[in-house]
Amino acid sequence: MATEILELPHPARSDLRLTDVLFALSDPERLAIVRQLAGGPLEMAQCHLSDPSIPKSTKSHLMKVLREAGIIRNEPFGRGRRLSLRQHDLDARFPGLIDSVLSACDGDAAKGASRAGSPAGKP
Amino acid sequence: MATEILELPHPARSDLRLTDVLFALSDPERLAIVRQLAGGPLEMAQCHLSDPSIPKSTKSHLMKVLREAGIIRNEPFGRGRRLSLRQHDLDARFPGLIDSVLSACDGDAAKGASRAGSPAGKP
DNA sequence: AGATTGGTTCGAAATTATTCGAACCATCAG
DNA sequence: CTGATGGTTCGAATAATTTCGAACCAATCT
Repeated sequence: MATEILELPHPARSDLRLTDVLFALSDPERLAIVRQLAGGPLEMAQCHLSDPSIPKSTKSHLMKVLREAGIIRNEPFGRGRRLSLRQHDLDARFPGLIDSVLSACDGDAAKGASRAGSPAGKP
Repeated sequence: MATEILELPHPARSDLRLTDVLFALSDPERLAIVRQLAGGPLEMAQCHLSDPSIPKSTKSHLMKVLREAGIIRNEPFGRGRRLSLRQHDLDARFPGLIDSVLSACDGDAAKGASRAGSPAGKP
């Protein structure tokens, strides 16, 4: 048994590329994932997409792009996987970038502002 | 005569979308343009691409993507055009974002820090 | 006017990204 | 072991971007 190859490849901090990071963040769905992860690690199953009917292969691909850009970490966790933001690596490599992205209000302000969870932002 | 419509459309500050901005910045060539413009407005002819043999239609298209994302302004100037970074608009809409992108050192940082040490990956 | 310089726009071709089903693998519950 | 749950990977279809030449336009010479 010992088929322990379940760890997927993650770029080293020094290999992170600004353009790849920006590209990965430039998709609304991926950005939404990153926002969820900003609150702390999450099991993949608890990380929801905007449209719940999106197939898991697509979800997996979104995570792959984020992982390969070095934005998130994806590690085995029990029966599933745990996702986490690579905040520390990103901050070290691109200071202030993630913070500014996370604190930026998104484009479509056309929805009800029923959001209350502002993390350490400004009042 | 009187065809003075040479002004191209620019999105209003309030229409800027984070994902579009990130996308526009996610291309190395476009990012290099933005870096040049960070030093102040430039005439298009003085704004050089990494490869000087790139045709002008391509250059124009790169500028279009940046302009439509709201990152640069492109206005008639004498016989040519003047490009400028929309710093103020970007700062107002996405505080800190442009600064962090501009101050981030770019891609292949694989040099310099000679310590071939362990990648930031997880043990 | 005509020629020159500087730039946009329009297609079309090539490249790259996204989407999704099917097949596959690992872990946990019975 | 069997089945169920959770996720990755592969391949093919689709969609979006990029690239470039050609046509076109505006302003500046001579």
